[in-house]
Amino acid sequence: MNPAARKQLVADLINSAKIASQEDLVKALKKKGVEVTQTTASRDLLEIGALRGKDGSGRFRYILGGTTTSLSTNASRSKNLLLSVTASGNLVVAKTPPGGAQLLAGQIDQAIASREIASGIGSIAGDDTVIVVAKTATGGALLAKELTALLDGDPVKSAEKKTQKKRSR
Amino acid sequence: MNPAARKQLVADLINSAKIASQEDLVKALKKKGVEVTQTTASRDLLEIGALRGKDGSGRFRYILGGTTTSLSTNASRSKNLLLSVTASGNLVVAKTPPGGAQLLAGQIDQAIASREIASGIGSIAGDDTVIVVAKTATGGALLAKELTALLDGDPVKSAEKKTQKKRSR
DNA sequence: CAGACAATTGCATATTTATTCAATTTTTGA
DNA sequence: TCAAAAATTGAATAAATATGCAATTGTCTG
Repeated sequence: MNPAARKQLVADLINSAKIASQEDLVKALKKKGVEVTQTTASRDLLEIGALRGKDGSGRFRYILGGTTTSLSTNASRSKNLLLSVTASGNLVVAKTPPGGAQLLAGQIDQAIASREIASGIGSIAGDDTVIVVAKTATGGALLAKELTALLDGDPVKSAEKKTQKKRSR
Repeated sequence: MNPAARKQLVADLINSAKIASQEDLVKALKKKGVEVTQTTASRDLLEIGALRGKDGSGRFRYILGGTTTSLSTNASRSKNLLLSVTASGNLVVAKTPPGGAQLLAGQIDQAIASREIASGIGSIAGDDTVIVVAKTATGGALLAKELTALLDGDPVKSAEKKTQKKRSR
């Protein structure tokens, strides 16, 4: 059985059966004819976004969050603070390594204040994502160019045709 | 500090700060002047119904399945990590239970990176609100559909209407 | 007040989960 | 097709979390 199908099965098992531990999951999978170790069970659970906690009866349960995504793992990551820049309409989405967004947003805001970046009006940061707002309704693309030119030599990625890097932890 | 107040503080810390482990929590509590061991941290987390999993950035996070008052079935609540999806222009606003936005945003970012969601370019999270940016200036509605398609049959209201207010904490 | 009982907590440790490493298989690109 | 790169996996182990137990403190009752 291939990994994607197995993960789907893991998701189904979590939703239907009472899976309290990874050993439970290994056994449940075995009943379905799928033999893996706890190692793989752990990875599958993390990769489908499973959560663990106690239910109302005080027993441990795995549950699924809102989405079930298949994902790939590790890839080399830029050491740069600015991983990618993508424009859409009046917005630019800039990605950073985890935890880098606040720092990047500060730099962007400073550049806006000093008019080094002329087509932006402000930014807001999450954890690894910064959204920058352009002056005009269609100013995202220009703003993306300004940002890229200022912050690094990395190529701007257009929203229509981007090559996004996978993230690792 | 009495146990009930401490648990409330734990819940607040989980929602506001980045608590990846119980040791993190112990340190965060210490900064607030509350000294406990990992043992108590573990018990507090279980008793307020906290869930642990990886967010899209691959980092561990504790989140609350719902309000912190009692121990009910966390499972049913966490299925509803994505409460609603609404589009406007090139944006989608997704709502989650309090404290769930970071986790959902991570999962959305994973789905974008893996091309499972094709029309989005990034997301940013507050506490119970995620804003997702679409590729095109009018792509919000399509993106909303893609996002809801990832839900397992949950009823979702996607109303592209006139004005909407944005809010995050 | 004394004693019984419940609640709370930490230590030590059991249990469970995640990660490192190496081996192997699969995929990719020339 | 072949070599190189990436993905997948398990064994061993590290890391993190949960729990049994005893100590302590607080509460109640007579």
